[in-house]
Amino acid sequence: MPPFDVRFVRNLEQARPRPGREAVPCNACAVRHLTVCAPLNPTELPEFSRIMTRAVFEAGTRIFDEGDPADQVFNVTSGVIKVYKLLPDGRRQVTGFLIAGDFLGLANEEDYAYSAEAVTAARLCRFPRKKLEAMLDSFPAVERQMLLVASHELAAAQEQMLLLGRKTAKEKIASFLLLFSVRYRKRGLPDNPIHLPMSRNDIGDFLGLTTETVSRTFTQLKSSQMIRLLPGGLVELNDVDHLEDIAEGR
Amino acid sequence: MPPFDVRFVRNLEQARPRPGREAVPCNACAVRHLTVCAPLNPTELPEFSRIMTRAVFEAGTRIFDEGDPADQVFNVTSGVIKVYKLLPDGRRQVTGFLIAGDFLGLANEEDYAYSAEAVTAARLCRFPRKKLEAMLDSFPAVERQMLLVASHELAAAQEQMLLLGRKTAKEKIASFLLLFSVRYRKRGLPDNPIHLPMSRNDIGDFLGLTTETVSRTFTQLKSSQMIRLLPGGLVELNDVDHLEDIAEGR
DNA sequence: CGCAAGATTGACGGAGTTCAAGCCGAGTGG
DNA sequence: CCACTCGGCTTGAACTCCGTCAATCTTGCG
Repeated sequence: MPPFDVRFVRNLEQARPRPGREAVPCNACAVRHLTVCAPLNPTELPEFSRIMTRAVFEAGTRIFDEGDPADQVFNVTSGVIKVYKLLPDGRRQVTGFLIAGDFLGLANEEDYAYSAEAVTAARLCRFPRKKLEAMLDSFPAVERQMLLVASHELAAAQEQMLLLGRKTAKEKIASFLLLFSVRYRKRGLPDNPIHLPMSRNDIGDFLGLTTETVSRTFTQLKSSQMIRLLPGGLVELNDVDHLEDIAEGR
Repeated sequence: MPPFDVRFVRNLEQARPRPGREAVPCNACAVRHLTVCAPLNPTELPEFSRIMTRAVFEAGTRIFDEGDPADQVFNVTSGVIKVYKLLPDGRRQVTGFLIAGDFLGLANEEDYAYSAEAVTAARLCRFPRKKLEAMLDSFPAVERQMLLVASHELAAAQEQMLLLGRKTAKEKIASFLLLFSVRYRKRGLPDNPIHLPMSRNDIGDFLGLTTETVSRTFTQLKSSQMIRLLPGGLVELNDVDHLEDIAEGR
């Protein structure tokens, strides 16, 4: 088995260096402190990363589908991934957008309960689930970290339920913009203007709205000078305080 | 400090036997296999349960509020608890109803990110968070179990996002009825007719609907012979297959 | 340049909310 | 034992926000 999945490699150069042959790539990982690998020290990293391979997915490619056997878990190291669930008639709920540092593939059942697809070209560290689980016995700190990560995700999920169940379209969009600004800032990425590479349709499926409503609401926020839409999927937040008031329904 | 919280004890008899003095109550716990205590063997149970106290909450009493220091975690052993978040103007999202076997209080921050209130009289096992965390080093299997529980909650949260963002009122109510039927069955409780002790308002706040819409939709399902509303908050499901079709939008 | 996919805008309709009025049932006190 | 009351539930009528359908505009790309 090759050290990374060539089926999806857009640019092979991006995927070097090869783990287990050259230097451990984790040493240079800019987001390690955010991931489940955070508690590993320099001596532990090589052993831990031996079971890891790296994969690159082109924009628009599926990483896995709901119902697939859940035998891989991932760390996102660059790019944007969307995670979603479908109803039989095609209605879709995007349950999250993952960016560098996020964990993908947490599952307790045999199969994934959701699908994952690359929104932009993305790089991921991939772990065979069985091997990772076996390794957790030797690295209890990683297990602790996974629990922490899961708790964070759970808190985010509850916040999203509040948004989906009780916020208006305008409040949803304002919350969405601030969510991304904060997440980017935590990772040292530009937090204003923010880069939103996903489509209006994806945003709608995340917020429980239609494409049209997302578009109209962006226009509305633009008209009231709250934001500016720049080319390349960039959105400038002109009045963060006011956006926060809107997001909280104040 | 007394072995259980007398402030909320409705009937002191219910709270016996006292942990650490008399027999370990966990031995008789009917839902232990569902809780974080599941992996503990009979010799470990007494040590583990030494840090535990039991509390009884009357219907309608607050267990903790969003923003309170999160220094306790709980296992629900009987009754129904609702967990919710509020917007400044009072809009509410119930993020979950907890029943026997459910875990309450998972938090990574200093403070709870949500409030919890007893819907019916409820009994809980309470653990000081710091002591529990300290104990996890000696009981790695419990930590593993907590991760499992958190994963389950996360999967449920994603399912709920799909419901909130993309389902119609009728689909939401059908999903809600089936959710409770399945959860009751897993615990060996009657799964049809099901007992729904929470108010229409609580159900609405869980499903992202108003009281009126919940009521109207119940009436509608009743008219089409899908359910029967019995006294005492009981709901009889007359055609589970059809309800499942409705719940999935088929 | 020309095309296709996505984004925006408009007009209209409908599912669900809001506001308001009755209804029911459990607890209470005369 | 029964009228009274109060909170929650149900029903009705009007409204509104957002979805639907459709046309146009923009943008990235071969």
